[in-house]
Amino acid sequence: MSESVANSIYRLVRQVPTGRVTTYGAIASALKLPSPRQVGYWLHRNSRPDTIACHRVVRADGRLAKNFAFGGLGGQTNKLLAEGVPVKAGRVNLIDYVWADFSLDAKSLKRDII
DNA sequence: AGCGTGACCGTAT
DNA sequence: TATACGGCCACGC
Repeated sequence: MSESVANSIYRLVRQVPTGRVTTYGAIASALKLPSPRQVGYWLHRNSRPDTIACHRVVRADGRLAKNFAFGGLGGQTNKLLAEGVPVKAGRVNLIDYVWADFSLDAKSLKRDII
């Protein structure tokens, strides 16, 4: 089912280090998904924001999710600020804070399995 | 099967 | 920097 797609997405999101962010597009391309929209869809339906740091995923230009499902735009902003990621005018500086060094090998898959 | 919707993206103005 | 527009594709109705 497409649940496996969701788990793949969550697995990658859990690799993003504290204090860094990644983008919907980076996740989509890492998983070879046809469209980044799918990433947003599954993060929105994520029922475990406590174990999956979905707030570390931002748009390609650094802007945050307009309709962040857990506390709205402000909720995502606060979570990032708490981790030391500056947020100005609803966006982060990708040049300094983006991270996309995902590992897809079997070893990390086993470690990060949900 | 068609259609509207969306935690998107790139380009143009 | 900010809208606008078109393309994108999975989902739900």
